[in-house]
Amino acid sequence: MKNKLHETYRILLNNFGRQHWWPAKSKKERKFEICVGAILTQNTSWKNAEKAIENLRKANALSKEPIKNFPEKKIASLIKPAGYYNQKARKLKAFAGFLEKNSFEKLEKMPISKARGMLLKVHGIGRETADSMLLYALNKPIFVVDAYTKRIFERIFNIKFKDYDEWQDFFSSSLGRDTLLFNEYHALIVALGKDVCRNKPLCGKCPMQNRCNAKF
DNA sequence: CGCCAGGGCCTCA
DNA sequence: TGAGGCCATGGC
Repeated sequence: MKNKLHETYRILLNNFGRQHWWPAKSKKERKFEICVGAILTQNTSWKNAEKAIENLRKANALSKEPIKNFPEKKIASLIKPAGYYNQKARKLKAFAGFLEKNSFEKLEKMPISKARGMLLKVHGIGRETADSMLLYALNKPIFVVDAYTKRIFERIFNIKFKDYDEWQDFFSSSLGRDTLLFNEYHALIVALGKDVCRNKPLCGKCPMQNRCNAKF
């Protein structure tokens, strides 16, 4: 399976090109933005999350202190384009509060599993969001599993796992611990999932159509 | 117009 | 532990 996963990556990269999501190195302010983005894009298109981020930026609210100090209603109104804005306002506040006692520097020095466990205790941070933060903000080699990942690999290889952690083990046991690879692979999976391997798939334009086990 | 986005929480068996 | 309801705007 190791070779197949690497081959799939190579095909997706050739077909879609580099996605330049979040860069490997970034400053503290940038890390915060990445984490905010990870929360705002929950079950939401990145375009809508981006609008919410720009609203926060224009209001000088895209950093820890204002997120912590502004009224929750105010945050909610700024992030309206991202949807679920009341819930997400609360989540952003919870994350800003978490950072009061836990700096990015501290998190980066911890073992991954410990940092992950701490993030998972924060309201609004589930496994995918925690892993996105670990991978894209803290540059930890952890594979992000989302709805696209499950759908795509269920179809291509006709495999299925019960829960999130089993999906993650499937990838990391085959691919090792390569932060840059995981960064780009997940972005490519999203590109394939949203434009081609949709709920109603467009198999005719899929770069994996020769190797895919799904029949439609 | 209906479908669905780069999920997670809560409740209830 | 798993299924199901809920949250909500905007692009297509």
